[in-house]
Amino acid sequence: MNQYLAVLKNCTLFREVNPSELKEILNRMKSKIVSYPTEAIIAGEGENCDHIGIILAGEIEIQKIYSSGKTVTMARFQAGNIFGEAIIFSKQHFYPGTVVSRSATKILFLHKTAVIALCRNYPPVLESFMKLLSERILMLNKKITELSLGTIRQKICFFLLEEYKKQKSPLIKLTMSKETLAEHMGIQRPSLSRELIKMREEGLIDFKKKYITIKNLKQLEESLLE
Amino acid sequence: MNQYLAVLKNCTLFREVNPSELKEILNRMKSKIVSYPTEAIIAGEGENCDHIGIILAGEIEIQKIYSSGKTVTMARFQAGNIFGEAIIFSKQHFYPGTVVSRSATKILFLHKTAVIALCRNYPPVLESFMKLLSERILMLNKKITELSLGTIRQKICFFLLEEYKKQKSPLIKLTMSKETLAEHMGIQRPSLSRELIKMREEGLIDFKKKYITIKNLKQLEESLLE
DNA sequence: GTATTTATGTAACAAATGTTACGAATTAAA
DNA sequence: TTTAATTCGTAACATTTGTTACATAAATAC
Repeated sequence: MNQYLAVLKNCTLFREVNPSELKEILNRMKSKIVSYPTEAIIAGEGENCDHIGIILAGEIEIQKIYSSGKTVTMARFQAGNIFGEAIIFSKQHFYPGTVVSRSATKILFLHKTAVIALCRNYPPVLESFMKLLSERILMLNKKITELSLGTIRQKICFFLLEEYKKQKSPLIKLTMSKETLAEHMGIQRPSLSRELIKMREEGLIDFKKKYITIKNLKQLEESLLE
Repeated sequence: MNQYLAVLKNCTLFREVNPSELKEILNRMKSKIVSYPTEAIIAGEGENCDHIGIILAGEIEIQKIYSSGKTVTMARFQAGNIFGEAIIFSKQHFYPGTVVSRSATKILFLHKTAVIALCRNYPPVLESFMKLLSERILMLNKKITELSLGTIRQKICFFLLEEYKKQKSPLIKLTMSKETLAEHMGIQRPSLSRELIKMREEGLIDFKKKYITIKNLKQLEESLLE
């Protein structure tokens, strides 16, 4: 077990734990380490999930496999990553996809009861676990906000207002090409260009080279909320 | 404090706690109860959040207030609900919006440290807290999946495939009007009609009254993944 | 059964966005 | 400075979805 100290030390769950305490934890906690060859099925979609997995070596994916044969990768994890942490405490705790090893893999499995014991006995672990889940929620909230933007104009307004807050100025400096910006917004570059020009013609913004100037902040907000 | 026993008993955090234990918890935990009149600002956007709030009475909203004066309600909470639970453990723990009372309100505030102590001493509370966060993550994941569907056809395919799984039959019985279904999908009813007819003409489905028959499951999946 | 109300299909048109192609402008390299 | 490469604006056309209006079908009420 000590051979994985370095990986576990970097695992988000144990990051706030001091080295001697980590050793103690490793000695006390009830876990099992399983090795998988490449392309092994670690767990099937719909199977009960009552352990978290910490990847000690290798790489895995959670895949959605359709009856048509198509496979979509939902998530990918490597050494030091945890999977299953949001599932074990949920009401219906089943895997949302098939867990597959992409290379020779070693996984440390911790049963839910062991996780609970760990959290109770080691407050840094409890906090880290809560933080892991909380940061995930905040990240998902952000993504939903972005995905909820309907029109190209709304996406541009959202972007500009966020940058205005970040850069603390109506003069926004772009750190990427318009093509890349369009990609991040999930739209086509010529469409982005078209809408930017329209907004300039309407007097909301001006732009030149790597800069966009906000000329009508209020109208940007109103367009965002439409 | 005992006067709020009924509300707290129904609070998701204490639902798995037995009555005598709940009394003990209430006596031991360090908390403060604050009363607010209607339309009072409980916390401002960007303010530090290091307490969770449990609503004992009344109703609050988290609002996004724009400089243009417009207000968007992000979330609403009533007696028994908890707010801030995903924030206190996050890296940057500030309120994402302004917390406002919509009526005369009493809130029980629990500092992060008290929450940690509670979780350590009462495993049912720990589990409930984890479950709260976990269920939220699963719900947000689901919402992202739905919001990621681009075209009307993809939305229909997704819906039909989910119902196929639920109803275990290619004969899908609709439990709502097509107008309501369109609303849930975030599209217009005539547009839904149009696409359903197109899909029928292409041989993917058939429909009559309250039933849709899946005729080409494989093609539905392929359309979903485009 | 009849009358009324609601749901649905459908057509026509409008609006928004994607796609393709190419020239102009800008940036990078020699 | 010149040349090459990349980025961007723009036009034309295609596709998708929204919107409006109205007729028909289905469901509900009496």
